[in-house]
Amino acid sequence: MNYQEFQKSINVSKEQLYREIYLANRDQIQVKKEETVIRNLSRIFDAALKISNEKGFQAMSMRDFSKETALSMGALYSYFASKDELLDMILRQGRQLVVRILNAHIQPIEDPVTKLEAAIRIHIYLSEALQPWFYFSFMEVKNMSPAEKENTVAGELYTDQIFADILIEGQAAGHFAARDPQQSASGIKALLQDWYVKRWKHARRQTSVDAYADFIVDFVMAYHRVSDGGKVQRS
Amino acid sequence: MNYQEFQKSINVSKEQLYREIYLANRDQIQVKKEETVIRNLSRIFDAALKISNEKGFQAMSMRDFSKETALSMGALYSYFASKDELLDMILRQGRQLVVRILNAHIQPIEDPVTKLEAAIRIHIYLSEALQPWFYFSFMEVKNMSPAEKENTVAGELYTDQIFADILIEGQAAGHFAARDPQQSASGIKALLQDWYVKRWKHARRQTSVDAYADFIVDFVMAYHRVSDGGKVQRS
DNA sequence: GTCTATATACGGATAGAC
DNA sequence: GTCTATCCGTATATAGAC
Repeated sequence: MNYQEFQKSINVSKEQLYREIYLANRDQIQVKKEETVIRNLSRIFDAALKISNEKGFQAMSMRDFSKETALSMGALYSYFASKDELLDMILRQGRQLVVRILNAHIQPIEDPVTKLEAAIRIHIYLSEALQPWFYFSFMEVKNMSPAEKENTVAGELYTDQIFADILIEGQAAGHFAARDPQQSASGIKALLQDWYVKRWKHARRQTSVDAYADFIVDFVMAYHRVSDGGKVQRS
Repeated sequence: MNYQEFQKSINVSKEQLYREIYLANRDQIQVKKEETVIRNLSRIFDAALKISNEKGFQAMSMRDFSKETALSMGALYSYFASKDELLDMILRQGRQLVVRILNAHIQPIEDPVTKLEAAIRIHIYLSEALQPWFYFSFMEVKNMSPAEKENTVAGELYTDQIFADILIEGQAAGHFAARDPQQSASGIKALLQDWYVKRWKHARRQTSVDAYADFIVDFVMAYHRVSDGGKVQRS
């Protein structure tokens, strides 16, 4: 799979996504006309991610936010009870979407080697498609409520475990060399996160998302190859 | 080298470090008694890093800060002109120290393979010794003045280049396999950064700094081994 | 549903006493 | 050198008109 194919496969219409958010937060949202809610939620989420990724969620004032969404401060507060509630909403919805897409693509695969490569690619492609959200959820940990902080940590450990489980299975079947699976998984995650955290660096080098995925797959596979014919040699 | 040895080798006394900071910022600092300056600068830097790493520099109020340093707000402002100046001071001093130690340890080494391993270890050990500063400089990019942001980016590219140069030299001498050196360097950096960015995860798994360094060295070396006898096998 | 106007609190920074 | 008291801008959030 490459990025273009991945994009097609997750082609959930934006409208569909925001309808789900509306239904999930029906109690918080005072506005009742569904069409209006969907249009405005879309503006609200996009604006919040845009401004936060430029200057941080905490540094985003409601006045900035009001300007970017083209909604008055009064109107905004009929979609969420407080700025902190908005933060929670963004995190919750993103996490849900990420888990759903990850599982849909990875779980069906049987062969551990194919599965490891797929998991790496899907994670990179997903973080490309939802880059603003991934970056946001990485950088805003400090501003989260204790409950949301826990959820974010749990999410991180959950995806670590996806990789660890694939490695364990592959080692048992003799396809991967014996390595500490948790440690490997954590290293893989570090490499994946670099794609959306250090975006400016990859853009500067004009690395495409597919080229980056190829690189990480090679890098990771080299460490898990079963036998080891070569060695680095000291002079 | 292990972490304990490294610690001894950089045993610059704290007092010596703060004396340098005082001399470098003599114009900004209104207080003239050197002993007082050193004592208070030490409090100021420690407190700023501590609070910022908990809740972010921008969320740290001068009142919080005053309490943590046990200095009044009035007193604080005789050590820096504004909160933003304080940010700049912290970044400048840390960068200077980091570059000095990195070069001192890495430049003398000749053999590329030994040098690559040393560069990895030194970087990890250094980020362990100065963990609060590394984390700060990573997370506070958004709050930096344009000039400091540029310096931070330059610092990142500078250390990338250290690794790239080692790889280029090693490839030319036939000790490393042919890989894109810039790409490799960037991947190595991602793995190194994980040590101080995801500290909670490594602490939870009780990974020691030496164990982490061993792991990264193995991981990176596997990718740069000259010949490749083994393969992962798909079932 | 959305707006404008405003209540209220808290931010950084400084003046002047000691 | 350090402190307390205070200035003044800006923050979030809401009330009430339309």
